Amino acid sequence: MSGKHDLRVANAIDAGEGWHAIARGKGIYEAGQAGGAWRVMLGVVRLDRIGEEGPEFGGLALAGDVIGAETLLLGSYTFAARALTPVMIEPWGAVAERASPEVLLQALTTTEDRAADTLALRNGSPDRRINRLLALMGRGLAHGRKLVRVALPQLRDIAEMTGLTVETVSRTISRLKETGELDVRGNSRERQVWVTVK
Amino acid sequence: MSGKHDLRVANAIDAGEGWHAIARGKGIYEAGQAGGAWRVMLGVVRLDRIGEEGPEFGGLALAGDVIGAETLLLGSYTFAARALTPVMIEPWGAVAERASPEVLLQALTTTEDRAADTLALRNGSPDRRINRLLALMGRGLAHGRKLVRVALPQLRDIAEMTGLTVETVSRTISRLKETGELDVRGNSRERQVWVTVK
DNA sequence: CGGGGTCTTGATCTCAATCAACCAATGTGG
DNA sequence: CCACATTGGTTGATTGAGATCAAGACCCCG
Repeated sequence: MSGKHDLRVANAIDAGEGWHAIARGKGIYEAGQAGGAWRVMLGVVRLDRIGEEGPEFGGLALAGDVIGAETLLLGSYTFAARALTPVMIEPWGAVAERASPEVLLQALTTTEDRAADTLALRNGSPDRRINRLLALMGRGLAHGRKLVRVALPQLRDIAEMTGLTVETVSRTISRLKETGELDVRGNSRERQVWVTVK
Repeated sequence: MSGKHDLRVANAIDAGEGWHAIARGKGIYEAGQAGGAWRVMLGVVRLDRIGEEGPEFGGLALAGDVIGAETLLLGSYTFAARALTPVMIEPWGAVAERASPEVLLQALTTTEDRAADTLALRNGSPDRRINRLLALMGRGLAHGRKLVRVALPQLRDIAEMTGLTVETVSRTISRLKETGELDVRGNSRERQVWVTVK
């Protein structure tokens, strides 16, 4: 089934039915590349735009969000996409009915909302920023309301999203871990955090 | 003509043909309010979302951008909108043809792009942030490429958008003015800056 | 007039950036 | 399989840029 799609997606592992799994830290597509739109089914995707001095953080996409919609208009991506956690995506927008006004309006609305969420990650103390990021990532996973295990992104990514340095992020997480505010598990390569979602 | 529209817009001055002029600093609509979508024809609009502790900055809209599109789906606004500079808006999306997939995709694409622009306002030194903000505001006005006169928002607004304090913004602008990097004109109530757009 | 809002400027302080090591885990090549 | 480089994370010491606190100027409006 998946063979029907033009798979320009790097690092993707075909999981049948057109789904693709991308490992934490791997790129999904690059800016300027030709390709189509995707819906994020699981995990968190980081979007980067080419700024004056190299790529700069330009947005986040959570489970349920659509990425690469600009290709339906332009044919190629304006952002680069990377998986911050293990990610699953499926093609989107290929089917004509999906490009209905209602669906597009829905995508537009969640995009605006997500943009505000992302902006809020750069407000307040390091504690607040990191807690908000984790809460946000948790929302993308929680189907019911409860306790969710969130894969911790690389410190470098957390730093760039929150507008802090890696050192500050490291120190903050260490402190939150000590005070019991955060329950971090796993070895340094693959860490997870328990987050309460409301 | 404009009487046909349901005018829930506060502080709006009917300018004929459904256009509305809003003065610098005035609110356009509030979150939760019923209403429709608008296209910004002139000026810069600040969008705010209700956060955990009061309203927080959630995005920017420049000339050409669509605001309040969520109402086409939800019926009411999720953001509040305020004019940072003198603004003109016209109703959008009421006409069925305007909700075509192409137009919605266009709106979606520019929204994502604008979100990245807004995010970038919180990167780098105060100088860089303020210069980027002014450049961004200039882009919304420049039809050809040239020198553009931009109305300076209130310091409080600049501060909240860039993630700085009013004092830092005041000092930074004063310094840029001294070094000749910025040409600020007008009295304190209504100041303008000359910005080069590329 | 008085009062509230915006802007400006000064003095001080604090917290995150910076600079610098170091460690652990992983990967690489002979 | 071992030496070595690389990458990601941690921790410490120091510093400085921007936050904070405070006061005054200015303007507009009632």
